[in-house]
Amino acid sequence: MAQAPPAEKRRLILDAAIRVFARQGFHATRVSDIADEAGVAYGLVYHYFSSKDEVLNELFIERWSLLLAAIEEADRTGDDPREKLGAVARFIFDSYRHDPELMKVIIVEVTRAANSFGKTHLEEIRRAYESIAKIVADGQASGAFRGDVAPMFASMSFYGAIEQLLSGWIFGTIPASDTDFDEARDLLVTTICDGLEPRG
Amino acid sequence: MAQAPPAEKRRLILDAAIRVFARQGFHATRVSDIADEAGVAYGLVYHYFSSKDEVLNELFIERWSLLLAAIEEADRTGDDPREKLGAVARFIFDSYRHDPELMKVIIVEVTRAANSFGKTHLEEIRRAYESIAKIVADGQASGAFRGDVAPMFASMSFYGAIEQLLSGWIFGTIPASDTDFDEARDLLVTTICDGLEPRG
DNA sequence: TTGGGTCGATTGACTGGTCAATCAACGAAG
DNA sequence: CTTCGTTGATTGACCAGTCAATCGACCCAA
Repeated sequence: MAQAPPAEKRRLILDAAIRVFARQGFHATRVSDIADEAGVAYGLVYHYFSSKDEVLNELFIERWSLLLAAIEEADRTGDDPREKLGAVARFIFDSYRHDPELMKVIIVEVTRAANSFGKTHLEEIRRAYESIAKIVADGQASGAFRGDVAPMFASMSFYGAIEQLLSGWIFGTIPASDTDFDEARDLLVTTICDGLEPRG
Repeated sequence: MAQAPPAEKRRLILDAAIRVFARQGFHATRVSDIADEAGVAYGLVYHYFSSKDEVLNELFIERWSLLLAAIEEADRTGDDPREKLGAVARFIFDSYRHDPELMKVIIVEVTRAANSFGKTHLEEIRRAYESIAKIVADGQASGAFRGDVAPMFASMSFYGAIEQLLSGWIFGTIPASDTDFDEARDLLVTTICDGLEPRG
């Protein structure tokens, strides 16, 4: 077997894990499934990762840090809160479009698995909610949003709605088509933001 | 040992399972944990249920059928869609207030566990989304809601937002107090419905 | 009234299979 | 000949589900 640079094998394993986790779910996949999918010996997984959990950890952290960065970027560069929230939604929807399997794993096995895996990452997850809440709070301060909705509620409703829609596509509850896709995102952002506007 | 009517022991086991599932999560609880919590022998669990899965099944179906009934009741007796959606939200929030442990189990182990347990109940879960979507569609037909939002999107956003808020309380992401509670529900319904109103 | 027979409820030790993690050995490269 | 990536058989723990045995309520016949 060619002795590829270590980093490549590691990546190979991570990418294989994405596919297998997405297909079977974390609990139902054996470490040997990951190794087989990567075309690598069982033991090698343990050479690069200390446990099966750590593989998922790595995948989550890798992706979630991008989301956190994207939210802060949106906050920094956007003009009004509506535009900022739109950018956040766009990043999440695009993440799904770009790598649906990875997003499925993140959402199903971490973000929504608050009792098992999510527990470990509650802090990072909360950080995302809080960054979004900050966008809402600023919008309230500037008068763009009404002030009687707690920013954290608005944030979690916003994120929860997005995740629910993605879940709908992931599990076929909503039929998927590209047109639906961007349209749905715009409608979601529009609806929520309209709802957050000051009452006339 | 007093020979209580069979139904009571069965109930005892179900109630114990709620507590243990809520505390440790479904995967992490052994059948012996349920039996211990119920103060009953290991084997008795298998006398009343064919498997550990069936215990969770029973809990889910028991509760979800109430939700389905409540949504249809809200649709039948409500005047305008805003009131109907308010009634749906009230039922869900009240379910949580009345039995937080059961709701935690339903949400965490079934509704959001779309890869493991939710898979079995996808159909029942979807039925709830569709009933809510019908309320939205009727609202659009009557002119109370704007027509450019697909009812199913609105429904899933609405439900996703509610579930995310409940998850926030369940896992302490949002600090809980009774005042917050009813207020949050009203704000959620108001915000979403305002967002769904026709643009002026 | 008593003895014994039936049947469902109840018990918990045990089994079989699964799988995460270990580890001793191999081989390529320098 | 040392280092380190790589291999895969083996181990040890864990746990769902089984099953043979016991218990207690109730009935009926002597």
